[in-house]
Amino acid sequence: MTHKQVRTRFAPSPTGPLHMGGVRTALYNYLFAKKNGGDFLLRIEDTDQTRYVEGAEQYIINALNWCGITIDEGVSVGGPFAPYRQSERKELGIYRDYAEQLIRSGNAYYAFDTAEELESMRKRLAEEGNPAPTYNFAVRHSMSNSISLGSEETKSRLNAGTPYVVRLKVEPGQTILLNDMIRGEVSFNSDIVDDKVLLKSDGMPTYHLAHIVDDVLMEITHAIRGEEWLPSAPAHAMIYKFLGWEDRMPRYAHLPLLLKPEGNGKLSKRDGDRLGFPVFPLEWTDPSTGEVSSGYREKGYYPEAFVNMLALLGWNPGTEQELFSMEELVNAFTMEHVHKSGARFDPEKTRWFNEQYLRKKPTNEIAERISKLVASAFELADTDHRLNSSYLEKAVELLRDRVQFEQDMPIVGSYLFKAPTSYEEAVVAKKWKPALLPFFNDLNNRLSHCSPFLREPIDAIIKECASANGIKTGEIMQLLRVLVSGQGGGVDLIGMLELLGNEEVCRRLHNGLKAMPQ
RNA sequence: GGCCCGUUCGUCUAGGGGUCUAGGACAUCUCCCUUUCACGGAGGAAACACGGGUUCGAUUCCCGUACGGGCUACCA
Repeated sequence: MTHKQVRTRFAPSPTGPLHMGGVRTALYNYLFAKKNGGDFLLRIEDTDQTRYVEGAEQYIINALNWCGITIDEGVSVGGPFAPYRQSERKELGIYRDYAEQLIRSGNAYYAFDTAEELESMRKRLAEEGNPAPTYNFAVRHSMSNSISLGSEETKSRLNAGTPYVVRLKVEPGQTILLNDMIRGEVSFNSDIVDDKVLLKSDGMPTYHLAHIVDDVLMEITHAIRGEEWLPSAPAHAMIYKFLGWEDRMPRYAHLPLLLKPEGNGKLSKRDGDRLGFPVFPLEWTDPSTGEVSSGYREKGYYPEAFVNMLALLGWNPGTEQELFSMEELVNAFTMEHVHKSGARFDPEKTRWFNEQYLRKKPTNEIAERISKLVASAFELADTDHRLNSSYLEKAVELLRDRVQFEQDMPIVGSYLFKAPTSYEEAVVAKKWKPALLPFFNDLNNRLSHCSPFLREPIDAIIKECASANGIKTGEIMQLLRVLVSGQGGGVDLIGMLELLGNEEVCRRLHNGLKAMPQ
């Protein structure tokens, strides 16, 4: 018995930037495919021309790229089943062929109803107390379609060029069973399935027809999508059956949704930055309004951290491991461990993930990346010694456990690159006494002669100087810090002095002492 | 409203008839380390929605209720 090669697809609609829920769907598709030695495809479902957004498709590709989700086949890379863009496939007449096949077999029909007629039908039904006014078996006979009109009238309308749609003909009274990979068996009564539009009046297929045709033609084996599709799944099962494709139907998996951190509802694109965190992987500028939505990348998140966080939102490895590389995710991923219920997104934990990855990053890489940031933030010349890799690397070592993002380093450790211009008042008020001036002058003098200017000798000098002046180190350590850095807290004090070097330390000490109240 | 799906600490989750005195992580609190702030370490508080079954025994299985979510378009 030969197993079919596993093939999954991510099939977004280019109606704007991909939000993190979409990224997670792509990720799970990717992980599942890779775990099973299969392929991951990208198909663009651009069948709604009215919602097409310029740049959205490229954004999707860029986002997947940034996340390290590699596309084996599809838009941007091509493949044997091209084209992978539904608008282009429509030009080939692919969908119309199948819609017509369904009409011939009596499982679909032409409908000529106008938008106004549909609206008044729903209104009428609602007034009659119908809990779910839909176009279905109960109303199709009173609407304008090939069933109510008969073949003659239908033909003449078609010939006259009357706009029409093709609708699925759903027979009532049937039970449709679905075997979902995550939810197990789910059952529906066909009475509640409406006569869905399959082909729109502009000739484009709807999602319902298009995804099925393409999944079969592209030999997709597993359709992993969001839970919002579950209610239309019975209609999809019927289409497979009517097209004679029951044995080619992929297995479906309906993923739980990502919920807002607080309040109600699923996380949506509209949430944007309103909630204080990005919902998009990459920054996005709306082409029509110019409105900018922030992205995880621009906020300084590592893609590994973002992906790791997303993977664990709705899935777990069954072990207590939390940090996963993409490769480890692939190995550990199973659909059995995907949760059924929605997962509330937690921005705080996302930051924690980033922190974990920051800890593991090689120092020289970080130093290289923050170099430009430092240069511009402190207006340093290219030749400035503080931009030397050895200086930057030491700064990174001092700062790395204190920040969650690389770009916070120059902010949190500004005093490593710039002499203070003010001195934390609370500390000065509490600890400074003019009587300490002789001690600090002595210390400054001793430090100026300290060579090599390294941790041990610096430490020794401070202690010697304190005892020579009859002062306890506890009285002066924090003052020393404030005098040199301006702040009452910060990186390891001796490490900071060592990095700054004795010239700089002595200069800062000198200026600091002048600024102290007499 | 109707249909479908779901419900373990505040959050993400482990566990799925007895091993549960319900485990981990984030957040939170306390202490230690650190003459600072973090990091780190130790510890604490914190959950099986409720009601009925089934069973010798239910957090685990079934039913109902409540609550949450999704869908209810010529959008995906």
